[in-house]
Amino acid sequence: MSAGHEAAARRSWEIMRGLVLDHDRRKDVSDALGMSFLKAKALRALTQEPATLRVLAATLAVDAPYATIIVDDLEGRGLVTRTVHPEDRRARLVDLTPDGRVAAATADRMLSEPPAVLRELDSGRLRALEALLSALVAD
Amino acid sequence: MSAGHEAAARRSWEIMRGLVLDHDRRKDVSDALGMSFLKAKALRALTQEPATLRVLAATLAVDAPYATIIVDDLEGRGLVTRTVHPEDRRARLVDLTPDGRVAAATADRMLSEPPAVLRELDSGRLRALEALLSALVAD
DNA sequence: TATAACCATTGTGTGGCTACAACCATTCCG
DNA sequence: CGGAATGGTTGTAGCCACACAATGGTTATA
Repeated sequence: MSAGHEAAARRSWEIMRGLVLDHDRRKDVSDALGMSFLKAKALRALTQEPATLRVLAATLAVDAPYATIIVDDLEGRGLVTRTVHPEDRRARLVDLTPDGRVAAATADRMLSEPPAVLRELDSGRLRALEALLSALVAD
Repeated sequence: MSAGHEAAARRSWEIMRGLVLDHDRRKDVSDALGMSFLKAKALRALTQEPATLRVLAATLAVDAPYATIIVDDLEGRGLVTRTVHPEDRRARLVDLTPDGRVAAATADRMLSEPPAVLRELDSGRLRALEALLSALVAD
């Protein structure tokens, strides 16, 4: 690997990192939903299917007590339901309420909104960029 | 702007965001330096030139009391000096010590390290990616 | 059946960060 | 010159996230 290759990788990384961190919407999501980003993340984690507290804790990379606190809060806001798991009375099943689903969608929408510079890039370049990035993560 | 264009922008953003957030070294920097990322960020902010506490607070986007706490800690670790500003006795000038400069360089090195997928991209694609990203931020 | 493991809950403690109040010394400006 | 503004410091309060301990009920297993 040549020095030029290394420099290009670093430069590319620097730009990407700068873009993403300068356009970090996590605080906006927190403000919009009125909750910590982790709680918003919990809602988003539940959009596909309900989860037990243990699974949710693992998904959020938090310990069980904290998962309980998070779900306590979300339940209190009417965004999730917490029921006894049908197959294991020790477990709880956490599922989104309709309001919770709306909140999760809001967060998703905000997080998926690309910065203007991307949207303003000309079509040829954007397509090329998308292809290169897709190849990058396909490996 | 066509639907395809919007989708390409979103997809590109999603990939970039995923890459950067999955390769987030901030915790590693904190662990390596034994301090919060904000403190490491303060050190890095001082590499170009000394700053007053007010400027440092603005750079870090924290309020004055918290900037004081940050600098207190860094000073206590021997990583910065805090002197009365030569032109305004109300102000303090915060500068890196040699140790502080080493710590800042460590953080910079860690943060600038691109992920393997970037380094492993073939030269042609990497060069193209770098050019597209550079054009993106040149606008 | 007894023991171990699992799941969730309750509780304590800590560091990081944010917001804000109050104060003192210094500088600016009318 | 006096009042206002500025820069930094000290202090309080609260939320967030993380770590860990302990508990009780349930399930699995030897």
